[in-house]
Amino acid sequence: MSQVEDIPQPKGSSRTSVASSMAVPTSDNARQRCKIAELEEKLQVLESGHAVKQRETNYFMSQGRALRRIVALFDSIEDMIGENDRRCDLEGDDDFDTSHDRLQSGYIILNNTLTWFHKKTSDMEHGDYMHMLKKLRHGADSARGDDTSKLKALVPDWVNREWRPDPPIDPEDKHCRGFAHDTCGRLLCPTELDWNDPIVRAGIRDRADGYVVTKMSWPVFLYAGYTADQNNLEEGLFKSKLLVQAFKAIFTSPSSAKDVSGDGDGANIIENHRRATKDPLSKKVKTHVAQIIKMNKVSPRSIAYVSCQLRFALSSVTSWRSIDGDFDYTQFWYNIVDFFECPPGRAAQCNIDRLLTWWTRYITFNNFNLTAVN
DNA sequence: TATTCGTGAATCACGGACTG
DNA sequence: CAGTCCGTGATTCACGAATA
Repeated sequence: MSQVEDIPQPKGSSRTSVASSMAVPTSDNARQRCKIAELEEKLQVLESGHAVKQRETNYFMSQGRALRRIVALFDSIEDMIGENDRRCDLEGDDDFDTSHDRLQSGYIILNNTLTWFHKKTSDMEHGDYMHMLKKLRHGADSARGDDTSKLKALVPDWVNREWRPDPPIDPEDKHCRGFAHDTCGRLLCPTELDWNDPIVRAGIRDRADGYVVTKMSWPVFLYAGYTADQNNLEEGLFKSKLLVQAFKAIFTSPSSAKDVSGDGDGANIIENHRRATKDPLSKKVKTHVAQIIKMNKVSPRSIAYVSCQLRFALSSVTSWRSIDGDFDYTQFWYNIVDFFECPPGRAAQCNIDRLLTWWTRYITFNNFNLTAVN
């Protein structure tokens, strides 16, 4: 079982310390939810029988909903616990590579997200522990499914408004999407290839040598203005309007995604912020996902999650899986997380900070602001 | 060895309950 | 009223066991 007191920090890499994000100011709403959770636990001690089991089941499922979104889209809880246990057992100079660091960072974020996790799991019987993991996983997968189905209908709407493709993308059907559809293909196309070139289009569709689309290249839909500077591939990366719309649709409600009108342009950011904060007619809506899962920071992993969900929505794949043809979503998610968490040097770190600051300014919704964290 | 069958997990779509 | 959560049922898929 994992050790509560000392969560080892990642060693031997430049991965940004996630532990520094542990002390974050909580909203009133978040504090109230914590209090409710505490009271519920006390109730469980006083009561017994099926009702308690039922409530606990719902509690774990509800807690699990945050996991895929902000902890790890593909890594299992068991793997993260295993990595933490491994580090606790090892001493001295041990081998830590990027994938192990990523798992360990995930474990730390897991414990920041589910603050009860350490204590609860160390007291549990094996059967209850397995049951809890199962329910957490169930909650995690159902939230991911909800987000997938949400974007399945929303993304065609955004793309159809922006590009007015002929034929338009069917919000119900995914078979016509992916590289078969000109606009989806253009957005999914790796930046180093020119979708306007018919030879390139044919090559990608036939998966010919030199045109295989893998997780190794950043797709166009991630870039501001949907174009990349081949001499500076980081310019505009993770600043596309579609990405921000998807982020807002998932974390701050589908209606809030309509506010997005810019494309990485500074004036628009300010304009959006001004409108969001000063519009007296803006409706105060129900607590949204970011508040529910106590997410008060835009984190690299949430951006990676949205990037994967967005790519999936643009693709023709109908049910969730980690491989789409030659494209590996798991590695794609890893690449994005590593891009943010393992910047190669100080200059790269500064760029990441700037990028997250940009998200800070962009993701604003009524009286609730998401701030960026590194 | 190939096929069939049963089972459980994963996924999706849908609708009701609930909330602010 | 918009948005989220959650339960339910249908469907698909993978896998192992049984059978021809």
